[in-house]
Amino acid sequence: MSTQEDAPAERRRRAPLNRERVLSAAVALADRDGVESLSMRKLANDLGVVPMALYKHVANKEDLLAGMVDMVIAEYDPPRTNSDWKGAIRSRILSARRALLRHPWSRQVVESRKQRTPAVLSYMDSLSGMFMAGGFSPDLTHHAMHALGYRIWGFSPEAFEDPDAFPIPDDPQEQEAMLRQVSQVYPHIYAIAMDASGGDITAVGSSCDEQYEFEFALDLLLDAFEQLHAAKWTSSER
Amino acid sequence: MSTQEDAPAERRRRAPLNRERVLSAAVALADRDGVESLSMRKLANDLGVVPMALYKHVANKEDLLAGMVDMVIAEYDPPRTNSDWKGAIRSRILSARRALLRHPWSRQVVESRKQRTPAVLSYMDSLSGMFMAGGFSPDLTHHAMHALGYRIWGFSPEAFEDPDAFPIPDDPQEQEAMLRQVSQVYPHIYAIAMDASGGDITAVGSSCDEQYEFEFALDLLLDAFEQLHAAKWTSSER
DNA sequence: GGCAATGGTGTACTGCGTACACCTGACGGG
DNA sequence: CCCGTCAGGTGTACGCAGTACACCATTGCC
Repeated sequence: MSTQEDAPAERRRRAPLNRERVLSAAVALADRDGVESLSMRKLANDLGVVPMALYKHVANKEDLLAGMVDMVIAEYDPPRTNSDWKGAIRSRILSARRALLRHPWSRQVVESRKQRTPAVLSYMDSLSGMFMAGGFSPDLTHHAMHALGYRIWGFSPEAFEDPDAFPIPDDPQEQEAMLRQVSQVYPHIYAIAMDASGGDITAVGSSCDEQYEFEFALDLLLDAFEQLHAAKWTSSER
Repeated sequence: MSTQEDAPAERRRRAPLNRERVLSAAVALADRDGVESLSMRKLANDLGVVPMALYKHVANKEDLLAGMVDMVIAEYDPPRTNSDWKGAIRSRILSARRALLRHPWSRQVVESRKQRTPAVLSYMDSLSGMFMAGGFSPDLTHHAMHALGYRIWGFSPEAFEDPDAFPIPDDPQEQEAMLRQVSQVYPHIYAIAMDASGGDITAVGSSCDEQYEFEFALDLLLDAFEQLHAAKWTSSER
């Protein structure tokens, strides 16, 4: 967002595109409209350019998406070095989460990516290094990284997040009928929802504090790793 | 795969389609060719029918995919009732994993689904019920379910799974050069890979035992839940 | 001043999901 | 037996994707 304020009038000879400007525009577009409406054509349009021009700077859409993920990774805070492994890893991952929340689309892009870019590998290497700096064996580090999974990218790996899974009708009578039905068909989910919302029916939909859930699971895992490390765990079979 | 062996000759008056046959054909197609090449047109073609005919049986492609997930869920073993909560949950989830491995595409479909179908809710309800039958509070059950995340569907939530992340050249000289480079740029990943493969360079690519990783993380979580339960944990903030 | 490289253009192709109007053949009531 | 209904299959068409390929314009170097 620097040198493109000349937009409508006399925009001949605008600064030439480059990979970075393409990626930034893509990130901006996805931030604004969501990744599902990011197309090469729309992106080109945003840049005042014809679609095929983009292909001089990115190999294809896959490459574009990979580059966008790299831009998000570039926003992560650098690792803290002045603390124990657990605090350092925890705060690095929470920083990844903050970046992810600034770019909500990145979750689904990370999920769909297959190729590891250097930036991705770098981050994974750095995180592994933080475990090892805490005295973890390569073996335990390896399994810890796998166990964290998507969580190293700052999101909880959960399916079916539609907030309208249980649409709450306005009419109180329908509401009650719906609840009675749910309580019969999905009694345990009902119990959880009631418990989580403190019985306030209208709050059921939004009763999950995602940040709390994330930190809960993260800390659970880090604590478990700590115990295994203290117990000098090694993977049994070999 | 029952009543469609009449294919080329005189196929007038084939048995009419129904939702189930459409879904089965879709599952078969995805098993065969992968979900990325599942299109309404190809599916219709497999069924000897024109694309628009499918829309008499599924609302749209989203609905088709949701139905396919339901078919996979239908393959899960029923819950074991004759064991402790941990064993029962463990074996139910491993059964989900077996179904998932039979239908490798379902992983990415589950990841992309937003709407919870009744079958999905049912499974989640049943799993929650197994925790509660083990004496878990709704509160702890809730957080345990979130912490498990995608793992309840039988897969490890990990990004960037491309097996060719580090293509191993055939030429031993290039191989060594590549390894030296990796060891410098990603020293910790290098250490892990070496450790996991026991130093056998050519085995580095395939050195992750996914099933072991899955069970490792699953057991880690279940054990952690058990400890929290024993300690009468409740979510602090409320 | 000519020439190669760099980067933007225009046109076109294939494949997708699906809207909409239409046809067809089976069935049930008069 | 005829006729209306209707479930289910058809045909055509639209808009939107990603991107191959041939082309042109600008620039900087010899």
